[in-house]
Amino acid sequence: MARTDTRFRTAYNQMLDLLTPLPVGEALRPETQLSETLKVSRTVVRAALRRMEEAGIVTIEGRSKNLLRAPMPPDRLPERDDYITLRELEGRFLDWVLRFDVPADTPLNVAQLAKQFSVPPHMLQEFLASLGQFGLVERRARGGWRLLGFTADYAVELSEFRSLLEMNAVQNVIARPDNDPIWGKLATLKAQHHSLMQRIETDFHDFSRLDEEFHGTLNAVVRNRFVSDFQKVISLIFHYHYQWDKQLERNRNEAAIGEHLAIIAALESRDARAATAAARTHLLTSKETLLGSLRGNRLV
Amino acid sequence: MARTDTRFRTAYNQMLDLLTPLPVGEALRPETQLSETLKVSRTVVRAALRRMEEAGIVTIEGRSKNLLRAPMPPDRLPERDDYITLRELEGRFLDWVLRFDVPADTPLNVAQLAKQFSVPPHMLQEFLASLGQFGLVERRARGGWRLLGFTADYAVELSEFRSLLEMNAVQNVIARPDNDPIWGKLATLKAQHHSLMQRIETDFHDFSRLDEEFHGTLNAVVRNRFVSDFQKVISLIFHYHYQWDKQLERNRNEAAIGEHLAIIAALESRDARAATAAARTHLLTSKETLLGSLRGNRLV
DNA sequence: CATCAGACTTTTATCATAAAGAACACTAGA
DNA sequence: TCTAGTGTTCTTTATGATAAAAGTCTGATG
Repeated sequence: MARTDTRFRTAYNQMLDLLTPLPVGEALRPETQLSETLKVSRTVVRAALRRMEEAGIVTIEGRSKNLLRAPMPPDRLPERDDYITLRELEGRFLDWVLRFDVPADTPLNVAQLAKQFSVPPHMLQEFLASLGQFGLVERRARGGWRLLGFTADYAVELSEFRSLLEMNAVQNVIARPDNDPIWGKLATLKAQHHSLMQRIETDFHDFSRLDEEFHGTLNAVVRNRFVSDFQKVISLIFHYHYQWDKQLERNRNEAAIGEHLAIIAALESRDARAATAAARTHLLTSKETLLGSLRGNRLV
Repeated sequence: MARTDTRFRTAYNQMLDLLTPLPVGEALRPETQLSETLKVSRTVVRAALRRMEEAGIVTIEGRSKNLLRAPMPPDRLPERDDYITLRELEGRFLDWVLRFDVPADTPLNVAQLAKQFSVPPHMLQEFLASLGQFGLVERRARGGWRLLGFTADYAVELSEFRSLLEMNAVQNVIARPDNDPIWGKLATLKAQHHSLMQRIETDFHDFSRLDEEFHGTLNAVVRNRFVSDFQKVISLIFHYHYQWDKQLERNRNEAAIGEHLAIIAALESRDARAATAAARTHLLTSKETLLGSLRGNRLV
């Protein structure tokens, strides 16, 4: 068949909501305005209006459309469970790959995966194509896809690439003038780290978010779309790993907070050598953590 | 409808070629072996064999297949012009964007572009998805794609990212032991540069390839899939620009050769400071060239 | 004469389906 | 009996047809 009419159904029901507060007999707004508020094309608005006329909810005569009766709950069209978005798919897919430790070189079955993640197959296709650039997945010779897998090699190379980007960011921060907003942000981060350190016994889970913010802030000084694109992937993958390596999480997080504070202190004293050294230490720890969690998971 | 039978037709004709040298009455090789040599599945081989039986070229009885008569030219099935590959599409698309200077924010029409590049629409879709990661293209809110365009900003950020990767590569090379293969490769490159410098008057076009090899060799010492992936994109884009900024090409290439040689010399003397300085100079020149060619093209 | 609806064109997303691939079971011949 | 090859069946992918949605143009109307 063809396109689903999900958009039509959603628009129809939303339009019913728009009509509900109006008194019977009231004139509706023109098609163009309706299409603008509903964020759909006029074609959809027109289709919905005609359907409402059939249902006896509105009268249409030339350019005057009037409410005939108040919309009732049974007038609503059933909306099927909509497909998930690309962002959700991203999360679910990484979750699947990382959590279930899908082995490298697994052939991927587009139709089956599409069902599993409840997306149309072509959407999965598109998603896999976009993953190709991260080297997680590859096109097979005679059609289909192959998962290259999140191997130890991959983790090492990802970590090293991350180091490259982040060492550069640190050097960038050092070179910033004293009135740059970055210094204010770093001060805030420092306070947040100290605060979390105080309540580490209970709130060590909050570190994941703080970690992302810390690295995000550092990398944001490098205004470069390629850097920030990669930063996204990196935080995604590191984030997913943190989720399930729960053992030792408290101690590890406490150590990481210390390392973060060391970097901030070195940056604030404008000591390039100390800052790069501290960053290098922290990134090495991160890499070991990632590798460790990989090995740990493999045993489960 | 469904899949094209291109694969079947190609296999059929290839099989005819295999049969041509055989004497009439000769037994054919088993299906499994044929499918292996033709690089298609057994299903295709079987379909082709049956078609040949219908055409009176072979006899099939159980597991003995024999040549009934020599294949003739009219036996061949017409093969329609096959679609181009993904690599070609990549080239053609970049060519289109860069050469015709398609403005930023242009909505891309998948069906039309697919026709233009003679690929099936879904292949273009997949290609665009893969481009998305490079920030060249973006999905629109209500379906479709938008070209973000190769703007000056983009060029600057790409150049800076390139510098980041390449400065790292240079530092890596310096740290290599004396028996590392990189030194041999650099010596070869040095000789090639000197050789091209001698015949620069006539062969300055050869520089493009040498440039790619030089930067490729440098970056290859960093064994990292993310670095090499990006290297591919970078060289692709720089390469495409070089193609049409023909003015001053000879002089520019001569200067670039000099810069390359300076980098090699500094590397060979293990002088980290000089090497990074030389690399920085060269990358700045490259960036200016890229920006200049952007501006130049915009005026055409 | 600005605004809006009607009609029509273009473009995208989805699906059915033929082609290709893969697996299994069976059979002839060594 | 065992092996290599074939017959058969079931999966899976790539592609064209097509309905839905978006976009565009034109004439009508207050």
